[in-house]
Amino acid sequence: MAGVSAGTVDRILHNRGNVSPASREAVERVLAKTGYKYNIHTSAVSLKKSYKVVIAIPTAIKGEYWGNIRKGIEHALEEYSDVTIECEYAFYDQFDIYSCRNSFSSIPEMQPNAVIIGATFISETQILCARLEEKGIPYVFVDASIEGTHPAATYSSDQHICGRIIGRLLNLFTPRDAELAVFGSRRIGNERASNSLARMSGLAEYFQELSYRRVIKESKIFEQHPEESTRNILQFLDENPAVKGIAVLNSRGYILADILSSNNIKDIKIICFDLTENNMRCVQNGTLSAIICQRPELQGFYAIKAIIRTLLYNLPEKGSVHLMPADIIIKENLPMYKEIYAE
Amino acid sequence: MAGVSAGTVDRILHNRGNVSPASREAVERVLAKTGYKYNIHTSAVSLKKSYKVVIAIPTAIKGEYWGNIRKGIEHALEEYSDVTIECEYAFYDQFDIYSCRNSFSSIPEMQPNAVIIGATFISETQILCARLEEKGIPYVFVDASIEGTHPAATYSSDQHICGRIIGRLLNLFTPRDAELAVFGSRRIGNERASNSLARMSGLAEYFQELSYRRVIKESKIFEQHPEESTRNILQFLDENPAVKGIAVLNSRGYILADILSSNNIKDIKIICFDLTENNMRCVQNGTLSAIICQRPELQGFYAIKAIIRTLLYNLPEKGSVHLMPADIIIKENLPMYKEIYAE
DNA sequence: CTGTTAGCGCATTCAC
DNA sequence: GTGAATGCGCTAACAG
Repeated sequence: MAGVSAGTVDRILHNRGNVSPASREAVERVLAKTGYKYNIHTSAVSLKKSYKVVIAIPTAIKGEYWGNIRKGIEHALEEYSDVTIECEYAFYDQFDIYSCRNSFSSIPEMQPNAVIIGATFISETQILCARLEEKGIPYVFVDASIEGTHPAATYSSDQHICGRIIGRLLNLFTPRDAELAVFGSRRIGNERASNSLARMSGLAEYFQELSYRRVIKESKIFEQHPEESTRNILQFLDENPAVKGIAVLNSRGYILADILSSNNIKDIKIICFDLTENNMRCVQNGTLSAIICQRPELQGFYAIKAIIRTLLYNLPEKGSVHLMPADIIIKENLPMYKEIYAE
Repeated sequence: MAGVSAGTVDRILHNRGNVSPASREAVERVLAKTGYKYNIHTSAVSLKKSYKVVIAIPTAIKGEYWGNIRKGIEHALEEYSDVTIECEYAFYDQFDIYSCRNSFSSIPEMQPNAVIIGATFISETQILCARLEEKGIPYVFVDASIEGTHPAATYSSDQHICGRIIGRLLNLFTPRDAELAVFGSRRIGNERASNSLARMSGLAEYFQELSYRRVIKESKIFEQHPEESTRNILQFLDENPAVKGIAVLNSRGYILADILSSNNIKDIKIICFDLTENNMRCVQNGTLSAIICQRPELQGFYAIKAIIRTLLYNLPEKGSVHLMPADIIIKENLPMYKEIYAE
């Protein structure tokens, strides 16, 4: 130690004032020279403070997208178990804006030290964020970011590029003269599915840049009415026999895959999103050609890590957006990802 | 605390005897009931012992496969910097068994607390492992495991399955009637390239299982003599104009890609291994269709983690083999992986 | 503004 | 066989 004593150094590290410029400079010089590295764990031990983190995300169903985000969160809590974090989940129905409004409105009253937000509805999220900022509560986004907010960090994927990926794969997987189709999900009410939109724009962009034309049809899956939906889909395929590749812009590829296989329709390549249990089954049995996965576990894991950093270091994160890689999963590498994600 | 005192508990946790069965049982009961969780970091702080780890791998060139393993190792050392680990690299030329023998022979004398081994030559590795076991020095494999050894853990990829992946992609990327080619590397001397062999067998297996036949030609890249090699390759392509897809079973796909693009040959899809800088460049400019990547960084990272576990917990790892996922990288998702791996 | 003190979970040493 | 004492890096609270 060159100059002053422990307490002072601590004050400087956490810049909580009451330090003379002289000592500050002296200490900072030594810090830089010795390459001082802060130790989160012993710090946590000493603090022995417990933090409350509210996780505001769509209902986390095991084996589905948000369930995997949750898995990552839980994994991180275990890895950093010296930091005492008490998690409280505030789930909402991602298809119901009222459920979201309801859930979000109660969050500031829960007195959290930090919040993880899985945003679906823009304005609801903006309102929540404004309230959190008022109270000085830091928050982190997973899955998507929302404009007009100031998160400590964001962990998401570039949906536009994911759309391009699906475009390229579909193009590679099918002969040039085959037609293609894009399926979204029909939803109740004036739902905006921003992820699907971004994916669609990426896909469209990819095909526009090709030197040749591809015929691309559009249709929808209507989950709420399976029988009707199945009839529509079969009719669609009947009317478009040249369609040999289908992009499903959400995690519902397995629905299409199951319909095709139970109607003995082969030779149509289907690609969709998210490593859910149903999709894994279909990749395994060959009815789904590929899945694009955006590492939900890693997003959850990193979100907790970022929160620990903001809560322990006083310095706030720079609010940067961290993009997850989009993994391409086919039958052969599926078991490897399964294992990793199960860990 | 139910019954005894701190010192005794410690003796039990690290089972170093001098404990009465009575106290042992009492403590163990409490441990189980309270779900006691050992804290590596505070333990490390208290120990304040420094460990020496020797890393015995092929020369780690920045931006290439072993360079990325090294990056993962360094990343882990930073993440776990409360454990004082002093690393010493013992590089060898993976194409030269004498260099390996030479390097390996000096390792036991370096008095390491643990060793990370990137194995290429079977018998040399077996000899080294036997010596380490004699001295009770734990070791961890990255990239590949070697039979007849007893590593604390192994982090590698399933090369056979990687071969199948390349098979499927090539099959998907090219029309059925197109011919395919497989390229290995010609090497000096009686080199065995076990990775290439396993990949080849996986690829062959994949095509055998298809319901239709694919014509698959074989050839080699001869790195040591680029001009001759280029001539051979061009001649090969000239003689086999129906070849529309090429699998390169190692990281040298860029060599082929560069030859093709500088000779204005298009419409041939090339797939190879490893996210090296040259390969990334070719994927970016479209001359390489896909890369299979086996997360060398993660292997290095996990290897250090495993070593920390073995050195701090007294209980040895179970020697299990941890398989890395095989990432499929194309132009669109390349930047995402680049960023992740740069971190 | 600054130094001192006590204590977090853990491990070793040394009496008893 | 066991407990008490000491110290690791860190922080908060308090005394000056």
